[in-house]
Amino acid sequence: MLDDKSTAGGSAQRTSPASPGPPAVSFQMTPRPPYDHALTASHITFNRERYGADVYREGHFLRVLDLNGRLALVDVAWNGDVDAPLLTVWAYGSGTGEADAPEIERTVGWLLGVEQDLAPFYRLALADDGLAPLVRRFRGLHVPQAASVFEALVMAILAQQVSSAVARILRSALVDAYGAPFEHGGATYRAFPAPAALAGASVEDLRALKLSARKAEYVLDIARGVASGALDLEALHDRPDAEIEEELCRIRGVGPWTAHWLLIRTFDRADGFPSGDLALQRHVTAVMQGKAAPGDGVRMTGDEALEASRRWSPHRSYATTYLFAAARRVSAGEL
DNA sequence: GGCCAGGTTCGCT
DNA sequence: AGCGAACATGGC
Repeated sequence: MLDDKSTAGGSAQRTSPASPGPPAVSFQMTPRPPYDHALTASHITFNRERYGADVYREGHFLRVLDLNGRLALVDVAWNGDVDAPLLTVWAYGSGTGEADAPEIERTVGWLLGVEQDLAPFYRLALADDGLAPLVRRFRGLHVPQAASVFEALVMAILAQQVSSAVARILRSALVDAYGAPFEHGGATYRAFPAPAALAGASVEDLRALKLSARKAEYVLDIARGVASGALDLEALHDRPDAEIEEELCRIRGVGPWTAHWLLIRTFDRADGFPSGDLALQRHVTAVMQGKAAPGDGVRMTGDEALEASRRWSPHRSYATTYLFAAARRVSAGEL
């Protein structure tokens, strides 16, 4: 199993695939600049080599995709140029071929947010005393997107209320226990668990992974709903922000915090702001005071954070992402 | 050992 | 409507 304790490599880049053996498919793609692959991919993995189903190692982002039931491992590397970015994608998997290239390109592009235009946000942020240092430090960070609404919902529920350390343990345990394995180059990668795979589990099974009975019930309800077809989460992509939030909150276990996070990290919406997030409340407080890191527990209320965030509208998803990017570096002792 | 963590639901006034 | 409790676990 891959080591998930070491931190991801920073600037080391390689131009050859990270995995041995001939790929079934290989092609290149050009993100909208500025694009920093190291910042964007390591944001997905929380600055670790592995987080759940995502791997970022030595400049390569690796992920198992589900191509209509067939598993494929994709490996995405970067030319290292923020202003003229070029990504090379290799894909492995039996049954994978050139015909899959368009779908793989679309999915990889979505996961890494390569088409996002950061310019409008940067214009606003550079004129903002609180955000200006962050957009300079993290220039080229795009907002990663979840592979599916289902995956994002399950991951969010596991992170509700608990510390980031606990969330990481729960998320990794779930992927290891229910994600389909993909062997390659002597390592085991895992897809995110399919709804049907989780639907067959019991509350006791998930409690054994250290989920509370409540979290287990929420996850199983959603997995069974999606697996049976009664719950069509992916159809929400076409709806306006307010309707997405409303529909998500009807699901047991989903409240405003979860819905707002999904707008940012799953639906690629520009102006999401999870004002109920305790950590975000601390970071906004710190930024307002001109500090790089939150003080000892000082935090404004959710309503105060929401009011303060209005100056960043309509780009609050980006503001939120950059605040958390900075916060994670601070907690890692890098700033 | 106690308290809090990147919330939400449920049962009370 | 608004408020407090319960939820499971890891880290300080």
